[in-house]
Amino acid sequence: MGRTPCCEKGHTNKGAWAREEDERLIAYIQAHGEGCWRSLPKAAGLLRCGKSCRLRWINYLRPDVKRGNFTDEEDELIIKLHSLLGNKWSKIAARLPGRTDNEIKNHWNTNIKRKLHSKGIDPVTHRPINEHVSSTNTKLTCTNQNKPDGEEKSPELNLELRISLPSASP
DNA sequence: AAGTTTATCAACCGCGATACG
DNA sequence: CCGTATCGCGGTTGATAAACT
Repeated sequence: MGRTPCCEKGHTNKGAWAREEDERLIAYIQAHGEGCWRSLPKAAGLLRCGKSCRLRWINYLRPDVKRGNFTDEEDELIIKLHSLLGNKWSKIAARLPGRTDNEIKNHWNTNIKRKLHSKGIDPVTHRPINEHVSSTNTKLTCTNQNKPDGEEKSPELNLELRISLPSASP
């Protein structure tokens, strides 16, 4: 028997957060800091499971979360990083200050995917949808997508990865 | 003006990795 | 060392707003 259960079944709210719940969560974290999501809801007087509190805080309530439209630069960076990392949203989010993985994921699925499609690019492989289009292009992107750890990319992308992934061996 | 479709955002669910007893 | 709780992530769904017919 390791630990106590994550959330008491039957006592938790679900669905959209009420303003009062938000305020309680913010107040609690401001007073005690993040961490120990399991015990947080009880301590903060919330009828939510810790998982839900964590998500709400990270995606919405955190003071440094930037809301609003993505800039073209951000779009491009997301596309680049996605071509290197795949659906590693948390890694991508780490390179975009103020953006959350959930937000980026949503943005990708709603906007960027379509944008790439309209350019004739497969958003999964980052290769032209029409396979006969250009064999030279496919060569490059092809190597990229098979090696998510960032070897043999264009120098520009390599640079970005080096900067972004210093924690590879802590 | 009403009904229908599409787009967007917030939240949940399940799983794998990790930490703890 | 093993079993289980917890955390964090990624995929998916649901609710609502906006656009269209």
